[in-house]
Parts: sequence; structure tokens; C-alpha cells
Amino acid sequence: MASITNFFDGEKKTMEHHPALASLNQEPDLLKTVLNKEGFRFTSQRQKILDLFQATPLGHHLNAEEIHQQLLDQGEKISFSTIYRALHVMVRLGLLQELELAEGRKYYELNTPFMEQHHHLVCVHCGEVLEFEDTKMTQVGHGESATRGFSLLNCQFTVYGICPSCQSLLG
Amino acid sequence: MASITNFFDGEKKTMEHHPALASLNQEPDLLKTVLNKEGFRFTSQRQKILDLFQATPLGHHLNAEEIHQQLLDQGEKISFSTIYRALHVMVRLGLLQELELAEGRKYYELNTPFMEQHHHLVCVHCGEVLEFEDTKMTQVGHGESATRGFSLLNCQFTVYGICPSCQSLLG
DNA sequence: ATGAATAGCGAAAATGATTTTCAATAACCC
DNA sequence: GGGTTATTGAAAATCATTTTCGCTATTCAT
Repeated sequence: MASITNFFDGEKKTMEHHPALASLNQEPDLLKTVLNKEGFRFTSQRQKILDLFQATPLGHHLNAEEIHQQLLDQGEKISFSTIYRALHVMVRLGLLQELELAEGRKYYELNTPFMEQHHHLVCVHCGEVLEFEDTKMTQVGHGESATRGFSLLNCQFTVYGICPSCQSLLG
Repeated sequence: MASITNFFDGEKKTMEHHPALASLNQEPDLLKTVLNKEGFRFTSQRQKILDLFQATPLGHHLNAEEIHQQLLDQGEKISFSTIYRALHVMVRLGLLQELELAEGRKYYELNTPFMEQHHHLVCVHCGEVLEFEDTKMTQVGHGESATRGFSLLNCQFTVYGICPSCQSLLG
């Protein structure tokens, strides 16, 4: 069973970005609203994690350990179990997106509106990740899932290669 | 560091499918040739694993545990360490392709010629995986890596959604 | 063919990310 | 405010994968 499954079990969800996303910065307690609507509770830990994503530059992705470390650095103590639980809930609510970058761990980023979805070019040698947009992906993802009668949740296009500087390193 | 990294560390490799693939069925000891060319040794375990992939219907993907179980079922005893080592080597040689399907584990399939590369539509509820082809993916993958000066190894387009039967189940 | 060098094997232990358990705490709703 | 119950943190558990190590089997040169 897909691990993503747990986040969606028992209900449908559309690919549209969460309406909350656009105004997350403006409305301070929007997270609470979004959580409560689905029966989850608002906690300071969840807010701090979301804040971290909002403070993270575009194109940078966070994993559980980085979140833990960054919160420690700013003096916040938080357990890994809480981090993992918060990540699951926020993926479930459409606030975050889970990324598979062929590493042993999962990365997360703020979810983006569907038509602006970006994709990833990964250097398998140094781990650098570049982002790019291409609406063809989105179209194919939509088309393919429509053809098969799937309700679309998410699509990820990941290109693996070796970046220019690693190429020169490797000769 | 990307886990894929290990398989390629220290050398470049192109996206072309391995020339061996086309004739793997015809030439019984082609695997030996391919392995030896890179300094690896041919073993009966590696042959059995490759045989398994060749006996696996298109569109079905194998993980380490399934390989172990299927070999057990046919009376072959093999250790997990051997399976994992063989998988790494065969990915490294371009015989197999590693798939990230957002589960906690990795799946493998026979590598296919680049221009026939297929992609995956995954039901996050029941785990069903459908395959589809679309040359646009390949083009975008090529184009994007060329633009950034990357040497292309592999691209994976994965669409997550809920399949028709799970949709009716979930109401 | 034969034998030295060493890659690969299996078993078991180790690792690393993630998940679960459980008792204490804190959000939510009336 | 108070009862209900989701959430927390700490520790233990889990699960896939990797590593270690002594032994075996493959390769390659003779």
C-alpha cells in the first residue's frame, strides 16, 4: 500500500491546491480553521512547522530531520513523532506536498496551485535539485488520469542526471 | 545523497538502454558478458533474479521481498543481502530500472529503450499501478536536462490518484 | 586446466527513517 | 469551567536496506 495512502484514506480529495494556501500568510489563524474543519486540532507545533516552510526559500525542500534541526536552532524543542504526524496531517489537508527524490527519505514543500506545479531535476551525484515548470506535464497527468477514470491527486515528474560540475569532477 | 548515487558513483552513464537488453532472451550468457565487462562476476543468483524479471508480466514491478518470496516458492534459497546487491549491480549496468512509487520501498523492472519509456499512474488507496507512454515526457526530460547541462540518466513521471473502484468504495 | 587473487555469498548484526505505544497534557465543544 | 479526546514527547518497535565477516566460487593468467 502506498504510504501516501494513509493521508487520504477514507475520502476523496481533488488536485486543486488548498484554497487556504493563497492567504496563509495574511490570515494568521487560517491553519486552525483548516485543521478544525477536518477534525484535527490546532497546536503550536503544527504552526511552527508550517511557519518553517513559509520561511524556506522556493526550491528548497525539507525532510523531517532538517525540520527538527531548524526548530532546535531557533530554540524550539519538538519530537520527531510530532514532526512526522504534523507532516502527514498537512499533506492530507493539501497544505504540503510529499516529494520522492530517490533518496532514502521523504522531502516536503508547500503545495502549489496545480497549474503552477513544478518538477525536479536531480543530480544523483551531489544531490542538487533544480526545479522547472512545464505545463505539458500537467496536461498529460490530467489527461491520463481522466482516461482511466482516476481522480487526480498529484503528479511528480523527476529527472535524474549528473550536473555539469559533477560531470567535470568525474572526468 | 541520492541513494541511486551509489549505483553510478565514479562514472558517467548515458540514458540509452543497455544494448544487451534486446537480446537477453536469445543469448543465454549475455548477463555474464555484461557483468564481466564492468568487473562484476556472473553468479547463478544474479541469473535467477534476472530470469524472474523476464518471467514477470509487463506492468508488474518487483521489490526485494517479492523476489525473495518468489525464489523461495520455486525452491531457490537466496539471502536478502544477495538480492539487494544484485539489484544495485543490475541498475548500475542498465539492465534494471529503479522505481519510486511513493511507498516505503523500492520497486524494480526491466529497463526499456529510452524512447519507449513508460510512466506510472498509481492508486494511492489500493496500490494499483497502471502504465502509460507519452513521448512528451521523454522530450521534456531531454530538453530540461540539456538546458541545464545535465547528462540524463533517467526520468520518472508518476501520477497519483484514486482509481474508479476505490472511488465508488469511498463514496 | 590449475591456482592465486578477490568478488560474491549467507547469516547475523547494524543502520536509518519512520511509526507506534502509552501516560500526561492541552484543544475543542457544550 | 469541565468532560472528551486528539496531540504530545520519550522510548520502544518496525521495516527496508546496508554492512560485516568468514567462507566459497568465479575469473584470469599461467
